Amino acid sequence: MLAYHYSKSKLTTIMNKKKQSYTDSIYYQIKLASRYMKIFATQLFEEVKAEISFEEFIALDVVNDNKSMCQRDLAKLLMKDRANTGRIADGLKTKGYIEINISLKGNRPIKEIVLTEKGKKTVLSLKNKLEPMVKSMEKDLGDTGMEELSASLKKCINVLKEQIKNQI
Amino acid sequence: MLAYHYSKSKLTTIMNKKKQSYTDSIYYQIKLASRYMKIFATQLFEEVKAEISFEEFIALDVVNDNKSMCQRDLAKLLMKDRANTGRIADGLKTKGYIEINISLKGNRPIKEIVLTEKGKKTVLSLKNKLEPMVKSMEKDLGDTGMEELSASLKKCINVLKEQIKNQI
DNA sequence: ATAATATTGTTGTAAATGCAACAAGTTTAA
DNA sequence: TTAAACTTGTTGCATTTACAACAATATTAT
Repeated sequence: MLAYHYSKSKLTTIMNKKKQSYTDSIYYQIKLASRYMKIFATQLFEEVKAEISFEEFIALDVVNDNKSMCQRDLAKLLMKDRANTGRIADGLKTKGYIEINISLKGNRPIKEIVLTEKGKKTVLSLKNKLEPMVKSMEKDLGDTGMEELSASLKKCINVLKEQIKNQI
Repeated sequence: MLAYHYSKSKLTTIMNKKKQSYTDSIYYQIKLASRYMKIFATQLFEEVKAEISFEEFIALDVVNDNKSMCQRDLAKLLMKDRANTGRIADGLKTKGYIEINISLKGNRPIKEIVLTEKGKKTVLSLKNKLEPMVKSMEKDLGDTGMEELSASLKKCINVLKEQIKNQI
């Protein structure tokens, strides 16, 4: 009888005395999803005998999609530090997927990264290999499901972004 | 006029000739959220001068929540390999947060991990420090939002799990 | 003007991580 | 019973990653 004074969600809160454990948390699920996606892509790249790693592919794709990228901008998008981004760029240059041109951003000299023809071809071809997985996930979640997931993740990201210092 | 023969989603597909780039993808958002959570927790642990790292805390929390864990079981939940899980366990034992008891699982001898009092106290205290972030995320997403996010992530995870080989 | 700060990239180093090989035992299948 | 396969944990090594320090230049503030 007394229960009627409480909303359903408040009741659940009261009853949930046991604190939620890590493996039940959203963080765990996000990390698991992230990990599985990486494992999936890595294994797919092995199967199709891709000449570059998944991480290298991501770098190429980001460069392909953004005009006039310097290493620091790339680092931000790749979520890596400048040191390792530079190393990835060196590797891709050596293998002929990108060119590095000394250019200007404002007045500052930067190393502008540009895809070669080989780089463009490779990124397109590998993107097609990943397509079935993207499609099957879209199919499972539906259009609205994808948008809701994206919106929820954005909220998580924003809550966190405000509270961390993350300079690259 | 011809357009009426197509459903809305089919039309969008036809019109979206430009392939979605990595930084717009769900994978990117998941990875970003995962990264920010880790950075947040790591920085929080530094601020409160926690004696253990975030990864060590997770290990303690998982052990605390599961009865009779061997290293391999722990590895599966931590998403690490056995080698590194063993190393983490060694560190936690040396620092007095866990005890390692030789025990049996079926007939097999295992190293059962058990929290010490110090371990229990530490995990509880750090959990309380993380609580405000959990609450603020729950507040931002709402009860239903949290459940929807969880459900969506589960779908992603299941789609991927079927397609990867991931033995630990 | 000049000092402090910021941007851009590099190098070195330590830590984290994954992988493969190994050892010792158990289970399963032929 | 015996061989093959699996479980559990360890060791060693290569790769990835983060972080700090540095150099060179540009911007900002005093």
